[in-house]
Amino acid sequence: MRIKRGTGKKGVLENLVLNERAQLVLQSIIENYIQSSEPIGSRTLSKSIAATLSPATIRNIMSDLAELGYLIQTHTSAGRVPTDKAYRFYVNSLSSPTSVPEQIKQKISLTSTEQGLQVEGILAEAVRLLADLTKFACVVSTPKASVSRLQRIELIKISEDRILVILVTKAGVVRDKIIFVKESHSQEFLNSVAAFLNDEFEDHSIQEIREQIHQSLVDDRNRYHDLLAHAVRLGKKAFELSNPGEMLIDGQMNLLLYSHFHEQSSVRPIIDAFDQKNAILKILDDSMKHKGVHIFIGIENDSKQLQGCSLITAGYHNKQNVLGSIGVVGPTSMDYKSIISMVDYTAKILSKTITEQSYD
Amino acid sequence: MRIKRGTGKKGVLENLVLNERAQLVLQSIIENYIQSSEPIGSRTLSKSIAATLSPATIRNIMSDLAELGYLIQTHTSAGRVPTDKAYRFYVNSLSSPTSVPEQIKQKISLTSTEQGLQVEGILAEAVRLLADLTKFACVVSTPKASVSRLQRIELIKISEDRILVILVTKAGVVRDKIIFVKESHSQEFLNSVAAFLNDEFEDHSIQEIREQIHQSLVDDRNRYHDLLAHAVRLGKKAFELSNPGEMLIDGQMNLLLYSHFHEQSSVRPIIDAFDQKNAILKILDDSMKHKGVHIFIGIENDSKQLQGCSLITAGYHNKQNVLGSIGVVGPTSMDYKSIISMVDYTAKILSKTITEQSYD
DNA sequence: TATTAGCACTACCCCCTAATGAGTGCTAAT
DNA sequence: ATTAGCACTCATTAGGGGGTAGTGCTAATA
Repeated sequence: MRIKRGTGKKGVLENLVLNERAQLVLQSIIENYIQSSEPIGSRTLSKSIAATLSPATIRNIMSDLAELGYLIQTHTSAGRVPTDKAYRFYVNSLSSPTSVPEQIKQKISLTSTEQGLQVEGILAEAVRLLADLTKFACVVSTPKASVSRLQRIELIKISEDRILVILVTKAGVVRDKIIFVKESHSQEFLNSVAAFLNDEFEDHSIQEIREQIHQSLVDDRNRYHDLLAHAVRLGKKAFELSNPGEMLIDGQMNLLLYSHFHEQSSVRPIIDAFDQKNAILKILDDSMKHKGVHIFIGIENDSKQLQGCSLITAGYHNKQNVLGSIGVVGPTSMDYKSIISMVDYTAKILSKTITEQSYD
Repeated sequence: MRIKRGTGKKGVLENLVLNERAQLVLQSIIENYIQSSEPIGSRTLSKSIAATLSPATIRNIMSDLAELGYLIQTHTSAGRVPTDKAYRFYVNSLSSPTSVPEQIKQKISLTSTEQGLQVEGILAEAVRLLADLTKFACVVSTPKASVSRLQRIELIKISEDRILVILVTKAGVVRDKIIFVKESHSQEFLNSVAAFLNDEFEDHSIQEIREQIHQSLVDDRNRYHDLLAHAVRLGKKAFELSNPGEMLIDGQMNLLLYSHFHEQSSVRPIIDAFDQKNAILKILDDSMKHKGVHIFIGIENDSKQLQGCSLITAGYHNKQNVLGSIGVVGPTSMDYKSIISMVDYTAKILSKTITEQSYD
């Protein structure tokens, strides 16, 4: 036990403060491992980085770090591999300027605005960009309808019992779905209903609208006003939760290429992760709640399937609201330093682009 | 040269008709190879299938088939592997009932209709279904706007210089895009323009509309009618080619799993294929032009990148038009018999679902 | 004449072994 | 407190032999 000088042999494990040298060694191991994906031995480390220390000393330090749970050995006479705990330490210790190299910054740009693309198009471009940059699989959650404010609603009759509802939000999202009705309405009537709903609810958040319509249903004053009653009834259906939240994925192909370089085992967890789209979506959702970049390393994930990989996410927003988040799903041994800065920067550019694109 | 009896030694290679026995052997080799992905030798073949023939005889036949370009050897003392030409022969010789097993038929069903999903949702479900069935990567092209007929157009003002155009086609596709205008229009004015366009063009194909608008622009009678002139000018922008044709992809993850079983080399061509989305899209596009299942085997593909894999595609349609096609991208050694039938059947179900969903 | 048996030959694959090398822990010397 | 040295472990690699599945050719056979 060499971690804390002047400490008795007992109770050291509880003291999680690493001395400076131990931190340096741990950091070196992690960075080496991230690059090589191979267990790091004391000899290599002594040569490559901390040349001031002899292999034996490093061995001692490594032994301590292993005992503290920062390192493990795949087998007796192999080098050490960082644990999730080590990555967490590493990430936390990163001084957070996380600047993106200028040459990469220039690659990060979204051209969609010029083409009059909708939000989904911008998101698709952003997630593709991030995938190209990071060479991992990337995800982005589409804006939640409920927080976004109504720009316009259209009702289009497509058959006697079906109406196409088109919802446009201020965030620039166009959603459409079909609702089924028992009685047939003329297109003119639907136009009036839509006009009424637009007058009444423009600029309200979808969530608000739902609540107000719910109240109106309880309130029986409307019962005698035909248009109003229908508007409320159709509106209820129209504003009902349409999609349970979706996400776009890109760069899965990167995993294939990645698996050619590294042994397949390290890709497997990521494949499994994508079988659990809901779990990923949940993480994206949760990470919207707080600002900045969020990092979920292996074991830290609630979902069992995600415990073999790490996620780096960051929210994107328009002028008013956080709309969703964009992120990377990769192996726990990813290059956190650069990936974090890329996710951060991409999210910022995405926010900027979407803000410009927003309808207000 | 034992292919054609009674033929002189010269000129046999030009005679591409295989005798019955050679056909049988070739077929057996192909089917074996599709299953095992390993070179097939005369001995194995003699045991497994054509038990009436001795290995030596089979060797002679194989030698002929190799000379005719149906088989190749990876190295001197290895078994034979079918060439693309062999697969083409095999596919052509398949008697075409291609019935899908009843138990698989039951899996092939699309539930989207009940949920009031739009066409894109149905397509997404179909391509996912096909990917699950075939265990390969699958693609589907979205309906081309131009062939489809207009159900309704909406113009929504979102800022002084931007208008959101929403196009609904009879096929059930909702497309939206933003157009930029120099002069500001009020929403009321846009409504009138939209109403005019709807009156004028409902039920016309987008292509037709484009042409008529183009004529109107040349025709100068409109010049003095303000609404008309604006309608034509806005309409021109609104109906302009919006998206260059898109496609949905699913099942890329299957390739990862696939690469765990087979050696990686056979997956590589498929990865490369997906770098060439345009080439795939072109094939999907071309294959819309004729009915039925289309098969593109390796070398037959124009695009170099696609020459390492095979595509099986089939068009889907609504009551009036072929809208797009759905297909599988896989290794040239795929199980054509079952994949073809699955693609065929899925396309039919997809057509049925979309027809029911169409707005007329 | 077509088919088959037999034979010599080839090349991959699998298994075993030995050597190598990178790693460890421990102990004693600095 | 650090380091040099040593014995030990274990994965990886290279080499060699035997087995196997394949080929082509030729001669015998039906």
